[in-house]
Amino acid sequence: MLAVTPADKLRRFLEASAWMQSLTPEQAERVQRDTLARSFDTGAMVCARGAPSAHWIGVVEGMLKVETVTAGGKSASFIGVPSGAWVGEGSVIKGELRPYDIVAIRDSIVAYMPRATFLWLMQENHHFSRWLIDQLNARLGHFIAMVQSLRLNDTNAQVAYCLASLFNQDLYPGSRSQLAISQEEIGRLSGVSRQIANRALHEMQDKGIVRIGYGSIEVLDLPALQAIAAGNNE
DNA sequence: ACATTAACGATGA
DNA sequence: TCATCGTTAATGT
Repeated sequence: MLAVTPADKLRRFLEASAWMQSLTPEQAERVQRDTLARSFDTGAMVCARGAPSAHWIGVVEGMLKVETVTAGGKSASFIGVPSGAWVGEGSVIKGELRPYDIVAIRDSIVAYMPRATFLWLMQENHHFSRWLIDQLNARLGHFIAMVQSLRLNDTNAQVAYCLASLFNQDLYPGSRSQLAISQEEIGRLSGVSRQIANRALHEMQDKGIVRIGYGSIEVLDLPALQAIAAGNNE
């Protein structure tokens, strides 16, 4: 049996991306030709704040997060990006320097589509443009809901929202019910300590909403998770 | 009150 | 062996 090479994984990842379906054969071929893949170990910097936004970033395998680190060494995580998802299109469109760090939180394979290819697609294919609008719209909804969760002043809601968003089918179609992510990272992404994330996860497990694994979490009842995240709990 | 950091041992891969 | 987990204690706001 032949080993699955990173190039195979990249090709399959691209083929599975929803917007690829509406490309012409020529456009699809250029995307396959221009897009490159790189591997990263857990904790590695995928692209650093302040760098030119030269590529659109896809998560072929593993998981990334978007964060900033202050001069004092404190970090704030903003969003987790599971496999199958794309990220960073906003900065590519604006042509700005990267406003945030993107870091691998599991061993990951990352796809890089050159900015020129991305802008060409955006200009040439209105299905692609429409997909981008939907993507940006979904992210906007995500962050508004995140603010709502923060305003509730309920750490269980924050953890529930963080988890629910990672399993959000609008944002990340094709994601599974089980995700390889440590409680440490769930805490960081939720904006709470690992201990509080641990407690929240166990409370949800007791209610049959999630199943806790070693370095992983499985969602059994997504609607219940969303209810807690929205404060429609108790 | 309730969250955070620090610390510890236990345990899974 | 190392990452991850479960828990407790001290500290901070």
